[in-house]
Amino acid sequence: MNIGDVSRRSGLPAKTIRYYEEIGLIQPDRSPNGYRSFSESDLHRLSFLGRARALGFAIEDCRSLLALYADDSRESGQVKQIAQDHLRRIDEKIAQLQSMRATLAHLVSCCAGDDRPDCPILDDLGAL
Amino acid sequence: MNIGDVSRRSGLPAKTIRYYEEIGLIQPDRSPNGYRSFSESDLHRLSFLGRARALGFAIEDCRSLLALYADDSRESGQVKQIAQDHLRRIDEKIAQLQSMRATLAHLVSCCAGDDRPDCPILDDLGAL
DNA sequence: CCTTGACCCTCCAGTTACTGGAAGGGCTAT
DNA sequence: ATAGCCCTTCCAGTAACTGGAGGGTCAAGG
Repeated sequence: MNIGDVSRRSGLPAKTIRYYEEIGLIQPDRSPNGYRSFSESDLHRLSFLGRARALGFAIEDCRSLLALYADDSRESGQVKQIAQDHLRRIDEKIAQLQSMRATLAHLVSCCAGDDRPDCPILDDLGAL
Repeated sequence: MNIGDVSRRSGLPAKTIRYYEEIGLIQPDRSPNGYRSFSESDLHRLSFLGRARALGFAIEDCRSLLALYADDSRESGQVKQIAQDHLRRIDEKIAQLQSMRATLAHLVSCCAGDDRPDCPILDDLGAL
């Protein structure tokens, strides 16, 4: 398979696939003409990466997860640990965004949003 | 005031303040010795920036907001527009994170997390 | 007068995970 | 042979800082 094929089948942009090779997440063969030649197993890794990234795992987490995936003697505890850490980071981020959202929504609701200059939003940001 | 003073009073790291100067968000004077010399008004702008950034506004939004803040003939509608756009982006991000969180939490709850290799998390990521 | 320590300066590189684009070669069909 | 798509590498840019090297400044103490 050429890169266009795995791109279509994995849903990942070709650019991203080249990038994943560059950082060592995949090692596709090369055809005599220099084109990357992907196996089904490469495609499988790419799909794995696509799913892990969609769940928000960082690239380095993905690297660890792929290694565990390939390791028959892994302990599921290690996988769960990575996932739980990630879950906690997601929860922190959600909490932070919700706090911003609350403040911002309040300010927006206080602002007339017309052609006059008075603006509680700016008043708040500029408060001493 | 030197940069250390405004850093303490604004809560922003000195590095960040230098960066804000570099991208034109502030223009502090210089003392004869080359040190940045900040006025109360510079400090005020920095506090404004700190608050806007804490609400998640992008730097370019902050630039627009500062300009509107300084403009006596602004229309509050412009400010509200920026804030509402930002609010929408926050909501999108929260929704995305919550969706990730739901999937991830489910997978985590299914994983024994012990010393055996069986792992529903990896099974899901590697599903064909 | 000298030193010490806390400041300050600039410049360069690194972070995250790609993305866009230039310049050029390969393949397939007409 | 030419058109049109595919592939290659390499370089630069994104957002918003952050860390560190290498070096000047200033006030206090000995």
